[in-house]
Amino acid sequence: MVDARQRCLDCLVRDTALCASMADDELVALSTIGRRRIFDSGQILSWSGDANMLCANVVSGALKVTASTPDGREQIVGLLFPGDFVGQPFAEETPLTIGVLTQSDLCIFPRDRFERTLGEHPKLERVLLQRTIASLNDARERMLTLGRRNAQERVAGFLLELADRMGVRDDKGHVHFDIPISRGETADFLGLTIETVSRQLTRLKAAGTIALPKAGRSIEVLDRAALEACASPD
Amino acid sequence: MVDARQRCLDCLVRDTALCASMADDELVALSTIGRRRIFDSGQILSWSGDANMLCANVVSGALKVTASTPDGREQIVGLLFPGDFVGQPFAEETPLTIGVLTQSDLCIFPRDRFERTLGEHPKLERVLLQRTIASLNDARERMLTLGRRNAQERVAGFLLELADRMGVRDDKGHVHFDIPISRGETADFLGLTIETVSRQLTRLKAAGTIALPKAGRSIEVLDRAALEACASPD
DNA sequence: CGGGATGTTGATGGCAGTCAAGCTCGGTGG
DNA sequence: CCACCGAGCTTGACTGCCATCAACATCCCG
Repeated sequence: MVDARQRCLDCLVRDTALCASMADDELVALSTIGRRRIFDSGQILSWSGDANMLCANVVSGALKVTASTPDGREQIVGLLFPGDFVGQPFAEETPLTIGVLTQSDLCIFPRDRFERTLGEHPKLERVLLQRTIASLNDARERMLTLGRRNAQERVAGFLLELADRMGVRDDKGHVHFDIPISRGETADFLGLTIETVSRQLTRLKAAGTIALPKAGRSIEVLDRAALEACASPD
Repeated sequence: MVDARQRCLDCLVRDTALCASMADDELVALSTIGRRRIFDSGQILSWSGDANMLCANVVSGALKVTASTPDGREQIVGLLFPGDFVGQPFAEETPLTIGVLTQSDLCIFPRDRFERTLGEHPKLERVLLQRTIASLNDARERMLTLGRRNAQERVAGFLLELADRMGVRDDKGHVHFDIPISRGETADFLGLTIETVSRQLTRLKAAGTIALPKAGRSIEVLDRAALEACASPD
């Protein structure tokens, strides 16, 4: 038990996951029900419609939450990174499919026990509520993109988000980053096709707005102002 | 004070709004901070970016939550009906615009006092969390529509939702209802244009799937199976 | 090196947006 | 009572964006 608690204190996401809402001595409540487990890229954590058994914190890696039509069209409705919460408390079925994008380390809680812990720790429930509200705002912002923005705006906006979230500045002041998902996944995220995403990227490259150093996923932002103009032409 | 509590007990949405989570004798907490107010069609409750002062329950009427681009394109990201909760606890700014579709009666709480009440009534906070999760699921389902479905599927799916939510069956077994929003609002909801929505409706009418009794907003579903086939062609 | 996965580029077509005209209906006032 | 008006809706003609289909390039691992 002491070991479990210590493992939590040393956890990579101790201060960014839901656990951040709990004092060191409260952590026992979560640490005793949490189990760490590694999932490989490509695995499906749970299918839409499955019995809903698990909740979890992402410790490392990346996951996607997808909705899809019966005939196989797919829309990525959320991406999950370290510190994010996975799962649906209070639902008997998982409404969405959760897939693993890159090998991920999850801290898993059985749903029923997680719900009980939620009831016993108001601060935990409060933080979950705030995160859920944030996810809702995020989803609604993306509804605007999916319903009303054209391909250029979608791709440019996507690059700006990534630049802000995970970009690093080089010695010339240019921001560099890697797109963390494949072209196909990017297309599913933006509601476009692979080809359209690709064309928009080469278009931005041709305009001198970005560079694609290693071809593929790495991006260098050469002219942020131009990129912003593409993302929301006033 | 007693009057306020009695007013709550008599409230139209006593059993459907957040208040349903509270016992009669707890209601005082909300009834003392709630103020009823009527808003007229077309009014804007709060603009995106405004200081976020209010939370409320919808007692009657209908509201829309919209996101929009700087150049004026608009996407309706949520519709609110009696019993629904309006507003964003814990945010200093309202991220979205809330507009009044038809004259509405709201039970308004100052945000700070509502948040305090939330902390003092775990059951209330629990229900708000569950509703927020439901809204998130709803938003994600609509992201699939906006990103991946064509005009026919969007319109047919929209009609099916309305039929289930507010349709009444006539003596011939056909479901009737009125579309509660204008063509323009329907278009903003579905991520289409007015013309496209109109064309899809006449198309469904020509196919004998629906009838448009009074021209305009009233709908009669003649062939539900056909409508379902349009909504998700397998 | 070879082969499969991933990404790019090109040619073409269709769906939905745009622009414009006409229709319907309720309301208003002469 | 009817003519008029305007908002909301429909219909038509046309355009353009993005999806589709197909070929090719590139990367990555054995």
